[in-house]
Amino acid sequence: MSRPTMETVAERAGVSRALVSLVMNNSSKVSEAKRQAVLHAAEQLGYRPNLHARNLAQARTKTLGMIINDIHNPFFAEVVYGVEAAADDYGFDVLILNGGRDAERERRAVETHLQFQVEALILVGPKLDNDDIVRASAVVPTVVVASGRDNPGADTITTDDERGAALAVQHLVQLGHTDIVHIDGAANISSRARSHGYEKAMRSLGLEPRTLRGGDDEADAEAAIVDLAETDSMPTAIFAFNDLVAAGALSTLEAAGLRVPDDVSVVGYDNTFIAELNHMSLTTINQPRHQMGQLAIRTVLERIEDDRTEPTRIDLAPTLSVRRSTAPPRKA
Amino acid sequence: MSRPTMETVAERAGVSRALVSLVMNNSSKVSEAKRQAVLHAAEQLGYRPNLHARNLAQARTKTLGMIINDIHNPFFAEVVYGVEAAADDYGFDVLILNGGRDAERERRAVETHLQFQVEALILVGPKLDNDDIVRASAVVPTVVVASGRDNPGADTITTDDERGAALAVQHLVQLGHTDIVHIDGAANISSRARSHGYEKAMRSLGLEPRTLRGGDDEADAEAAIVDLAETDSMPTAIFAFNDLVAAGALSTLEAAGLRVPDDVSVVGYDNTFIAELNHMSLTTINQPRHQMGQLAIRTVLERIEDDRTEPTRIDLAPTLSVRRSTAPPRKA
DNA sequence: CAATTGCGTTAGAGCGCTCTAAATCTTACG
DNA sequence: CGTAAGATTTAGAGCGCTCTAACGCAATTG
Repeated sequence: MSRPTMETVAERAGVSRALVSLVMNNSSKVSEAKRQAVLHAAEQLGYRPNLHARNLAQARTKTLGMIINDIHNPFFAEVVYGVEAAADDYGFDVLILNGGRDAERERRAVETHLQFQVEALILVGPKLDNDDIVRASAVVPTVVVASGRDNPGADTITTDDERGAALAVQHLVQLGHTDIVHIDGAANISSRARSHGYEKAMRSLGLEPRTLRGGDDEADAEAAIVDLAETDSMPTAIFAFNDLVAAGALSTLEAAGLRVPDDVSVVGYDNTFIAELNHMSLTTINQPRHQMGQLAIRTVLERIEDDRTEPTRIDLAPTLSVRRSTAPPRKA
Repeated sequence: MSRPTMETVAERAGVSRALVSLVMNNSSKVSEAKRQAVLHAAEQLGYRPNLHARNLAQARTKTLGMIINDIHNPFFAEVVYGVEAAADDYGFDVLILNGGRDAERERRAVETHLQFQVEALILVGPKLDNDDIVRASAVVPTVVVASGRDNPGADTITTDDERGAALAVQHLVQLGHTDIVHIDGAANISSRARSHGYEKAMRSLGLEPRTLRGGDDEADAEAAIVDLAETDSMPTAIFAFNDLVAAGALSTLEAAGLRVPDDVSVVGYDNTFIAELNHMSLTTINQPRHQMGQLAIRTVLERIEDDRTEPTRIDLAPTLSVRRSTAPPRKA
């Protein structure tokens, strides 16, 4: 009752095991007659090549290992699609392991991938610290996508957060806003670059930046907004660390009796699913996620197939997606 | 420059290959001295067992293959977490492949998993038709999760959609509503059961059901709502096929100058992330996704380890999550 | 017609690991 | 001190596949 092997197929087709192997790898030097015979026998037996045996024999797997920070997060899903599309093109399988927002789990996932002899590692938004990443990339080509942080020792595909923040500020200023508050991402990895970009952009336009502590969560926006309301220092526009914080801002503002965008404009970051919802309709900063995924594959394949050795560092430009949460300020 | 093998470690530690194998599988019959020697040698060499070789030799992989309908959809993510938690408990690795909402891709994913000799297949919301599923389950134990459809030939873990719809109706009726419209899921798999549950519940409470054609998308709600507004037959409550349709209803209602829940109450389905957003705060029907994932693993392990052969069919009870999109109807 | 060429096919070793059976080493006991 | 019983360790076959080198045979050539 165990599965048929090449041997079984060979017997059935009346040929040697080697010939079956050739057919399975559709080699050109097999007579049409035998090819058909083999194919037919395989079909009948429900034969399926054993990848483990093949990988062992070939000493390569044509498989890439991807670890995603968190399957929950739709931001990463888009990257996955980019990775898969590109990997398909090059005939690689992509095995996905879920990091679960936990460095320890990610570490085990790396280990699992390595034991599976993946030819490269694609880390999407890893929680891993740099040492772990360096260690992994010593074993197998590794690329870090969307980490928002510099990862010396591995190739990286990032997006320019500073520039993204500047886009948000410019958009608001063009609409006529001058009083723009930023709710930051607290300890979040990308927070620093975004805050910095915001502050730089404000100053370069002659405006005074005001940054409040936020987080990465709806609730984190609330405290900040309540504070603004109570101190009677509500700005005409708010630039949030990400879409979720922006969503939190939206509901807290409304609860405080303020209308968006009539009283206050709100800009998010990441262009997630949330921003797209009609009811939210958030103006936000978009990262080219699909492209990031594709570039990750290219980067890693350059190492595998073309033996590139110098590190790659790709930093893409974000773009602005204007929706209904921003408008000119009310004439005072 | 190729990776160290057991042979290498054995030499370094001055023992036989077999002994290294024993240590790697932490067998109890190895002297402490040798164990340390081997571990030390392995550490120094950066040895990592080759899973392919092991799987080949053992003729088993301790690996499960999971295929997710669509990584984008957060509904499935929760199932994944359930699956992973349970698989961890039993010492199985779970390999994830993305179906990408495409039956053909899913078919290839099944093939890949089978070639990897996974010991079971977990299909989460598969697009595959029943024939394909039967074919797969002839090769390896297969469980279908959240398909919303009967899958003879494979084990299934589902949620009782009819009951879920009834919960929604009962909730609205308890609030005092009598004019409740359902926007259905059109060709969607679970649509029939939900509509049916809605209609049955309405009738059993002496109310007249009114079902409009919807879909699975924000935009799909719009036409239905616009129609209600134009024919001046706006109900006091709407039960939508899923949260996304409910979200569409929310924005279209507001655009029409109606307030939720003051003028119209709205109930969604699935308790996705969307429903939780403060700004949405959708009353919705919850499916025990995490539990579904766990049960999937149990089900499949019963086949692997306990040689169960009779099909399992688990149908779980959904629950109601009340939020701010529902309230008593305005007194007319 | 013998020798050469080349295509199609095959034998057999080897990939890194596990596992069974057997070898070796200790320890205990009479 | 000899030997049986345990405790450790090891040799070697085998998992299913690929790959190199070699083989058989028909077609080609001088």
